[in-house]
Amino acid sequence: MPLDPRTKMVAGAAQLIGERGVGATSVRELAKFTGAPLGSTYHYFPGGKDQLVEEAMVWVSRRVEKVLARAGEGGALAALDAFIGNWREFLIASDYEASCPILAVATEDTTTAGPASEVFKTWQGLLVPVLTRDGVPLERAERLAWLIVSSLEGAVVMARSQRSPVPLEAVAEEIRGLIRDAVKP
Amino acid sequence: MPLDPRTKMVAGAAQLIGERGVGATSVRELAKFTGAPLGSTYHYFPGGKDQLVEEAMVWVSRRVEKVLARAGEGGALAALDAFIGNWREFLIASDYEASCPILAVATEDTTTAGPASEVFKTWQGLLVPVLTRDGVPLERAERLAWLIVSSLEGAVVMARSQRSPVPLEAVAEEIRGLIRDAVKP
DNA sequence: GCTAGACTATGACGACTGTCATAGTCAAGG
DNA sequence: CCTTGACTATGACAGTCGTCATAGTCTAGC
Repeated sequence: MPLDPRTKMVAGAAQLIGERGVGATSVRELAKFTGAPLGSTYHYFPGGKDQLVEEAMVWVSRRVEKVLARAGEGGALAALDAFIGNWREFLIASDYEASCPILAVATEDTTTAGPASEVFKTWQGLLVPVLTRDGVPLERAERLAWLIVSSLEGAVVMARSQRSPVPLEAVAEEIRGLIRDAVKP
Repeated sequence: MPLDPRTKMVAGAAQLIGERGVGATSVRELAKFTGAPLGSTYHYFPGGKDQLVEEAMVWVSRRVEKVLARAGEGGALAALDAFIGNWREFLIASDYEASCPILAVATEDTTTAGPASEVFKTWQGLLVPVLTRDGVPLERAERLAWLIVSSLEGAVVMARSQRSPVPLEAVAEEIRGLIRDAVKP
């Protein structure tokens, strides 16, 4: 299904931000990239670039939340694998040229850094009940959830930086083992 | 010891890049920030902004490498604690307003992204022998080293983003346990 | 067919960017 | 004293940025 021009711009913003960061993503380039006229930008997004960035983050976050919620029903390991798979596909699809747009926003000090921080907290918060439901004590679940989000966000940067799946797969395997041990006994 | 103006600019660049990213760090601001005249920038750094960014990365990397090399003699857990401590102090010193400058460079798509990737590989490569020396099989050591670098780089972003030590300490504790188990038996 | 509203096209604005040239200051060495 | 070289001060350059105003086009509903 072909996206309407508006969401095409939102998706394009997410992609470009993941590839070059928000500061290096200009609305002119984004317009050209998505085949939309520059003038349309401020028609669709009267809030300007900030609104565009924020919507791009929401767009990415919703995707991940959906993946997490769906796989979470299958238990902690399933949720973890889905989370890992999400980033693996993400990296492959961009040929290791993009990292997480949320992380890009969070790294640069923009007015949209607040929302970025909420996205991370949301992801971590979604993982906690999945872990406790599998028998992990709450306090440990909180920690493990931060570890999962942190290590995978970090691993995506490493993998992109090395232009190789190795760092991501290394992190994936180790985290998988850790969660397995935390869940089983 | 008061730093000479040149290294003051390098250190200042590292700080500003960690706080706002390289794109949002202008040489004018950097000059003002370090009390140096704008004209001096291209006297000290004829390679322009790129050279400045690269030297800032080297400066940060050298520090971490020193910490890692020194603590590495005390074994894997000591090296890990030193690595963690490095980032904890880093966050506290900036009042949770800075994240790793190397990661900032790596996420933006600049001409200096290559060196950034080497820094990460260097850190990972330094951890591997420390782990094997403590009895961890090479293949696993490679993976664990990536996990340590990835998770801590990620945790620094999380902690800064949440403006709280919680994510970093959570990751630190879990990784510590994992390394302990990998080393002992 | 005509009108209202959604969208496009174009071009401008002020502010900022990296970069550099030029002229000035100043301390060390002969 | 006077010259040389390191450093500073100032200001300009071409380009890009986000933003927006204005005018034009197109399409749905009457």
